[in-house]
Amino acid sequence: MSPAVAKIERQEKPVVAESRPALLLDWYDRHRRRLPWRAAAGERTDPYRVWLSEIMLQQTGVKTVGPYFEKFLARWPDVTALGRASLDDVLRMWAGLGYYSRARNLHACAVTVLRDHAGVFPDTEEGLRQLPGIGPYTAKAIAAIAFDIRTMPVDGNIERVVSRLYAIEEPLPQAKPRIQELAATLLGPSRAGDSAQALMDLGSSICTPKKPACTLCPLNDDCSARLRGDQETFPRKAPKKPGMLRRGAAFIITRGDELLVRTRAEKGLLGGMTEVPVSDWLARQDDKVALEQAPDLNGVARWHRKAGVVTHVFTHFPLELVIYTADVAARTRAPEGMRWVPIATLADEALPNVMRKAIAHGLGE
DNA sequence: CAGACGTGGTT
DNA sequence: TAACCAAGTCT
Repeated sequence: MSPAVAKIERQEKPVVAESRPALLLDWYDRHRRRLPWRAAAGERTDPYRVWLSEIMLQQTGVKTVGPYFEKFLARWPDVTALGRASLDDVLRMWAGLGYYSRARNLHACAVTVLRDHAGVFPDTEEGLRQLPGIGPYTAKAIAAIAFDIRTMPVDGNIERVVSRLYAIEEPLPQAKPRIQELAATLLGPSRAGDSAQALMDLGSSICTPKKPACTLCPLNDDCSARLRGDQETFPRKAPKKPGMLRRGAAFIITRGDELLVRTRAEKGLLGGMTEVPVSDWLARQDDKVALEQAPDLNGVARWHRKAGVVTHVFTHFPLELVIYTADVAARTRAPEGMRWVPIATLADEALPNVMRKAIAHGLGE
């Protein structure tokens, strides 16, 4: 054994810790996932694609995002095209993906980049952070991935990897600043974007929430939680309390082959999206009270209550919807603020999934 | 800061 | 199967 090797072996701990960035990049070069928004090795990254994918991936799985990303890119190949689109078109394309404020902010961001930045994304973290829908994580992610700026975005995956690597006992979200600092130590002198994506890939495929595959991990020699054997217990975080069940009614009103719909308020739950008329959604809602909130069709409507209920789970509360149906005469006027749409074209409407469920139940046998 | 904000995949 | 979780942001 050469003296140099012997020296390295005596200093194993510090040498390993310092070589983490290189170990990570080596692993990434061998195991990186091929994703629609990810440039092939050596290929130039497109800030528009990076931005679009990062917005879609906020709290949303890679598998779910894939088809939406492809649809958006085919219809709006660059930020100029998207900035010239109508908000309604964007919402219709986004329908089903959830967290609809992202779609409104996506459109607002494209308009801003077009109008205030000549159609070119800012190439600094600070500049990106000013744009709608871009928070601290996304600003760092775009800066690192699209512009190779030496910064480390910290998402849920990286929080998990780092909290295990250092066995961080402090619970989230208090531990965020410390995790951010420690995550930044995993950056090498170059390839910031690859370092970030390497950690995310590692978190999603190896350092998983349950039963992490530690034997395959390039950082396993040096992981505090693994040495203790309680990897799965990190990151520490308080369990969140479930929301209270709310009940309401949805009104499926047909006029021949058309359906009565309206647009929800711009802000708040399902903001700006299309819906069928609904009652308030309240805890301890009474069916009869809900029926009193049916739209006024000049008393011509005979209501039929469908058997069963439609259930849906939002992030912060579960919902039970009773479905009332009615079929009204041809030429019946839509009440103020509502409109008739052909049932055949419902697929193209900006209908959130809860509304699609309600409609399917109401129109079904 | 903690709660609002969708939906589907996974264990 | 009932949680838990996902490349978070906004207020």
